[in-house]
Amino acid sequence: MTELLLTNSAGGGKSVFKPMDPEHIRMYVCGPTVYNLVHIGNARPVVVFDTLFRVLQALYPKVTYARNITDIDDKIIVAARERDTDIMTLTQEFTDKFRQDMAALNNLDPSIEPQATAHVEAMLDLTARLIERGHAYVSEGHVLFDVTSMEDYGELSGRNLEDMLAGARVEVSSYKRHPGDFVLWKPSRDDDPGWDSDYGRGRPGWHLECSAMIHQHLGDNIDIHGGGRDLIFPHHENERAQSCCGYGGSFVGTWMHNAYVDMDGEKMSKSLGNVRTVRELLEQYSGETLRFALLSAHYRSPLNFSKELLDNAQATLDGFYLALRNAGDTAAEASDAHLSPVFSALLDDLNTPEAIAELHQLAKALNKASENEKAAAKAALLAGGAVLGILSEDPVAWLSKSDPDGLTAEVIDQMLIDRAEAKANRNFSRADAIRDELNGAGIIIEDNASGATWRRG
RNA sequence: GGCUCGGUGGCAGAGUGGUGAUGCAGCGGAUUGCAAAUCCGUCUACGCCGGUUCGAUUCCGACCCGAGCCUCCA
Repeated sequence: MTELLLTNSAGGGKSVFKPMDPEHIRMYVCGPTVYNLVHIGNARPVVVFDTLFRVLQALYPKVTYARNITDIDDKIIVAARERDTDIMTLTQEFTDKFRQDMAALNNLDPSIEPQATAHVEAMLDLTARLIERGHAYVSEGHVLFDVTSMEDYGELSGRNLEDMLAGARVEVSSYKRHPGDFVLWKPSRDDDPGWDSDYGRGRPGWHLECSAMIHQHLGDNIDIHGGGRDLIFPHHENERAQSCCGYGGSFVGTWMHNAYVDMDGEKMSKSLGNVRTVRELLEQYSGETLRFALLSAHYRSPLNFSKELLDNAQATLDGFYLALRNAGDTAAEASDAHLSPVFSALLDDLNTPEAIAELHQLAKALNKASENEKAAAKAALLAGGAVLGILSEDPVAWLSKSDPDGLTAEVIDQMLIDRAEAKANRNFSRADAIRDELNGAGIIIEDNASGATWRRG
């Protein structure tokens, strides 16, 4: 019996995942606000939930995975103004770049990628419902959610209104009845983007789009809702309030939140100015290496980001690809993902470090395999890699990945021919000099029964 | 101030009421003309103090340290 265990951040710890409809799993993950390039911390939830998407697809006949694009937001308005362009041009550019970056990290496309600006009508409909039901009110051109109208407001994030006010960091505004009330709709100035509504020309508050889009595309109740830890409050708390009060229902079965990518023990964030964009990292490391690095810690633990982390990730992947390459042309047999120890590890709340440990065992088994065991061992390693979204490259291509600053393959091959000739003449000092020269250029030489091969180290 | 998480060997990082994580690095060996790759073996660990228990790194309590959220945030 293959059971998937997941940790619900709404409480209850780790428990067996019970789908609302085993024939159709529905998952929603908060995507980016598209006003600049995403950083490696933004990529973590995408990779984590992509991995979960793969596991779910292996377990259930149909999985709908929605990841939104927030393309209307005050940060977008400011960024567009700074660049002297309109928000559509800006958001289109960064939506495209986000998709490219995420594809580079071997993320599958989500089933649907709803955009906020395409759902303004649905958002206004939800706003009207909330007003109708007495959960929201109009004040000075704003529409606000009345937090006191919801019995268990704060349950998701484990806080209550009194505690929140104790911190006294809550924005107090004249138009709010309660300082904890949050905006559903706010007025736009004439030079701001806006949509006409019963409350005047304005734009949606931050949380509204997710509630409205989940309702429209996935229904009132979904199995899994994911995102970064910092979204628990206020974003997901408020989303939950809107959806539960507007549409009824329990909204989300399992809430999942990933921890941050840290820089020197501090969270990576735009405001701290310690971000590393995916795009700049891709200049130095392959997308697969970045993905593997992000999966090297459990998703609920902080991941400390460093050059060492990435170098280790690359070296480990090189090792896996070496095992695959050394297995030669052996055709991999078909392999059932469900039987993979890698898959079993992932069933335990997406334990990717354990899954990677299993991958090491599979690679070792492949290295030790006899000729008639190779096909199965190779298949097992590839199947294990596939569920993690790695090891999909051709091993030879991976190990000889082109390097514009390095020696070309033609030059290297010629040097190896020269070296082989020197070796044949037992001129080892000449042979070693060639190898040293190649080593100096970052090329590692391996001799074996059939001659010499090379890879970039 | 309120509310959450964490602290595991040189490093990264799982897990568990009682023998193994795993990887990198180190050390020893096999193999090699020498290497590389691979294989075999091997050292180093659970923040601090109490409690529960036959037995605690694991459960409970206090303490120390670190991180996060409290209306910008993955």
